[in-house]
Amino acid sequence: MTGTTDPPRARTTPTGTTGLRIGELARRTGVAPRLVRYYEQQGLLRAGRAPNGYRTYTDADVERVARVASMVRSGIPTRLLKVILDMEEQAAAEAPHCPRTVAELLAAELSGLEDRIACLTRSRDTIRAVLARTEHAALLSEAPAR
Amino acid sequence: MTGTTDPPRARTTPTGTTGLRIGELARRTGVAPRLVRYYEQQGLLRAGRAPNGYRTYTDADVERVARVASMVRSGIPTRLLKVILDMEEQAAAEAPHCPRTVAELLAAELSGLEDRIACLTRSRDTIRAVLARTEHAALLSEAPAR
DNA sequence: CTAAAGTTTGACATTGATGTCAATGTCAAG
DNA sequence: CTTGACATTGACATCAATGTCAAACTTTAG
Repeated sequence: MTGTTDPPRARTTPTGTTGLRIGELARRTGVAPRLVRYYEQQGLLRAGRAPNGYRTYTDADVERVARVASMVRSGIPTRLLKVILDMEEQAAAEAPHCPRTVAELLAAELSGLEDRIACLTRSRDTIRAVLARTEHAALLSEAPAR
Repeated sequence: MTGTTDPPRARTTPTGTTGLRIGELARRTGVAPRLVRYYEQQGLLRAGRAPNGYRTYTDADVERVARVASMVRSGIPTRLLKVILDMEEQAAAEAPHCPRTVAELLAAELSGLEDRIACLTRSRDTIRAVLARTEHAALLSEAPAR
């Protein structure tokens, strides 16, 4: 394993856009390439394509991927996730066009979200408390006390 | 569907304990009986047994079941979940005995929890904002503005 | 006693999220 | 050109969470 060939270099386009490829994206987000493709297949992401067929990503995509991964891990079903992300884009644009059915679906999920947040928060506090009480308080270095 | 037979009645024991059976529990928590058994099998729950073999639950179990279900839906892996619940009990008792390895595992999960909470919160806000902006603001009746 | 509803255990199917493998193409270094 | 790292697509495997079904027992209504 003597690293002879340098890891792939992000190719800086003349416009200054840093076109990442999937490997770089994976490294930056901690999300396996396999999953990135999966999320794209599920309609949660879109990726540009280099002339050779490679997927290309922007810095903005890095954030999006991280967010998608985090939400998936939080148990948000991919369908809902897609709707949410689409909404954020539309909201950023301007036209809050939102059919009744979708609105109801969202309203229903809203309380579910509240529950999850509450549960996670409680669990977080539990973990913090336990770590703080044991001799492993040092491990609390990260995650500021809020 | 002419309901002739009454739904099972919780049998009040001489001690005043309300011994629920799995069906009642399911109705109160919204968690399918199948899942309650599953969670028990996974070591996330314990249930008393009536002389006839039926599982019996206390009011405290109702809360616990609801919490377990919510956390599972939030993407907490069952192994971690078990650890957390056990910790809460021990913490309630007194002896915060916590081997190093477990502590590290928890510390690692802690930041993950922070992330999830942040993501969910953001999503919640997004949904609220969208609902509020559309004509479906009425659906916001539940979920207080915090 | 009988029927209906509830419960038990256990087996099997499914769905979603991921891991893994395979065959092939691209690209940069030597 | 050859090699090695990375990418692509697609098939297959795995794991957790749930749904579904079946056979047998319990309880309660009539």
